[in-house]
Amino acid sequence: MTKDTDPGPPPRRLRRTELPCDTVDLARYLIGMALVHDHPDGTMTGRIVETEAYPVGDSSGHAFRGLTPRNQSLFLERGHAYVYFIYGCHFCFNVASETEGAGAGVLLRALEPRDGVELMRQRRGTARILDLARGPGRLATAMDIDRRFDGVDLCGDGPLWLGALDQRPTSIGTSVRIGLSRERERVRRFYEPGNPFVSGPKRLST
DNA sequence: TATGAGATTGGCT
DNA sequence: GCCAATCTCATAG
Repeated sequence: MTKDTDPGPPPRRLRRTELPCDTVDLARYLIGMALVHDHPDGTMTGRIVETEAYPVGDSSGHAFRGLTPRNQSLFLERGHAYVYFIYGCHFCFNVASETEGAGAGVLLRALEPRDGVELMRQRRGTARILDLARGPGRLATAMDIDRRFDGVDLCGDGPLWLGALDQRPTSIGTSVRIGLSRERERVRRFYEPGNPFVSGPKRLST
């Protein structure tokens, strides 16, 4: 049994009214916040260090062409989960970000593991803490998130929730989003500069 | 109805 | 660096 990193003070559940109503604002706001999974095997907590915004009208967003069975959770009120399956093998976790019916979200791309690190290790099958939740597919695997959680309220009293931590980022880096062909020039990726748990480029622009 | 690309990752050359 | 994994849905025919 390897000792977990010190998780610090426990996070406080975020209320929906605390979440910014704008998608880009929410993507920035979530940097430094916590994602918590009260799992039957034990609680897992990660500090959010990288996000991407997919606002209304963005042609690279899954909601752009209207509501489908797959993307309907993006049209829920801000603070609900949207989980989708990609490339036939990975899940990606998003937070719906606007008013009901709008269709927009924030993709969580990387976490700094804080609590339940051993559980994440077992689930991911790797010893490297740096690789546990660096990248959207890895994040979902580490936190045991799949379509079970599509549409759940992250601001309710369920097992998966968003929390506030004491440690706020001193600055927030920005860049273009990763892996897109449409709207590739948009600067809608946000991260904590210098944090080793961030995936991909860490200083394209700030 | 068929086909290809996609907000990715891990394993192999 | 390349490629397979194989779900969802937009686009083409």
